[in-house]
Amino acid sequence: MTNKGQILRLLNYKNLLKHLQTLGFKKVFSDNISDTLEISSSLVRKDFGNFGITGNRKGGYEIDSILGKIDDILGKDEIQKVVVIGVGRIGEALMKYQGFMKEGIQIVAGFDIDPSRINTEGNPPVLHNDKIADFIKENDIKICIMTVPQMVAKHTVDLLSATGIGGILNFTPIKFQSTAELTINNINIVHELENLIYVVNKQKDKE
Amino acid sequence: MTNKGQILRLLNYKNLLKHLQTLGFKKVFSDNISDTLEISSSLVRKDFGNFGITGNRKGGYEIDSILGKIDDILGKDEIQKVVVIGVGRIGEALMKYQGFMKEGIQIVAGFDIDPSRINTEGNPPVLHNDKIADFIKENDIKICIMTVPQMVAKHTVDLLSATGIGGILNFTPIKFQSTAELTINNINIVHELENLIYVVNKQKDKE
DNA sequence: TCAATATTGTTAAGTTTTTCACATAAATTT
DNA sequence: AAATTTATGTGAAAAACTTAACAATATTGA
Repeated sequence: MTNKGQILRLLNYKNLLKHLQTLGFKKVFSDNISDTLEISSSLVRKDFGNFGITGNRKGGYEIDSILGKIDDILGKDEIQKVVVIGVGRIGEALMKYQGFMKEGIQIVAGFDIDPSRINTEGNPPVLHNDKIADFIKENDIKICIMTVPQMVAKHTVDLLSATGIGGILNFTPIKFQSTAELTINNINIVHELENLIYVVNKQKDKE
Repeated sequence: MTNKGQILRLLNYKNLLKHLQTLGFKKVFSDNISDTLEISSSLVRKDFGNFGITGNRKGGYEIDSILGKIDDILGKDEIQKVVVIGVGRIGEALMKYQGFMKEGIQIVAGFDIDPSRINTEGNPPVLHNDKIADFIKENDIKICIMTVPQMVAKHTVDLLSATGIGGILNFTPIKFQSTAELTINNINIVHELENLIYVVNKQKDKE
């Protein structure tokens, strides 16, 4: 079974290999990858093995071939359409973030309850919340980013769950559990910052 | 040794306990916590033990007391001053995000190279990049959030490193390694989304 | 007061993840 | 063409993390 760590490592391999590719490299060794990403070379080989990525003994791995395999694993054959629920500052920033496109992710719409934020002619458009269910069904949306205020997070998850959506990337500070039908991954920026503060303060204490 | 997972769990305990506190609860049992957070009760007790949080056999844990201890562990006695490097859409959204304050985190300034974004009278102010080093030293800043474009990420880390800052929360897609002097935690939103897409697609395949 | 009960604290067991170590195989050199 | 070198692929070992189990003990109720 693959776990979250393995997939995130695979994405790191992909980033590194694409970089090496632009530099003109054709081949890579597990040792090169392990040096840059600071993990052991045997973990790189084990990951590759688990994902069915093979190399040549003595010859290393062919970068083009691995990148193709990784895209196969990640299912990058079709563009992934994603919607943003809650177009506050963070939601708007993510809607307009340019980094998704080159990974085959397209933000196709935002939704908000505040009429002043609605802009049906925008690119992507911002529609009213009461269009969420229809839009998700009509456009076969499987993934959304949730950036609503904490107070309405629970209600929003219930609403989304009822639409049959498959995954929510949750930026609210409320931590939600996944179910068999709906995967919810939580990103808590405040916790990430608090964790960093803790580590830095501990480091200072040791000195 | 404490690791990242333990601290993030501690923050989750804190959130839950604060919620229970507002509901009027005085005591909590490890079972209550484990049910809500979907981890085993023995892990809760083990975490508490590791952090020196003790309860009463049969009586459970006193919420007020645990919350005090957690704040001690996290060093919440003084306000943490944080700066934002790179005031694009995401940087600006984080600068104005209201959720940091109640955790004792204050964004005291933003920095950018683009003159049109500079606003020395803002609250918090946005200053020019060439003031970063002086500001960090004069105000004893230990932590920053980095939301610059990918192209200047490496250069920015070098610049920050030279100021003697202790921690960077890095939102650029470049993954940086920590050193003994500088802790860098990486949040890659695109990877988080790609991982979610992978999981949801796999789930669908199984059906 | 004493027995019954419920929950912590902690050790042992179990599980997952990572690393080690080396046999195997391709490439290079002699 | 044989020997040597250098990576992969992988099974075993180690480390890290989580859960189970239960003894110790505080509380409740008879």
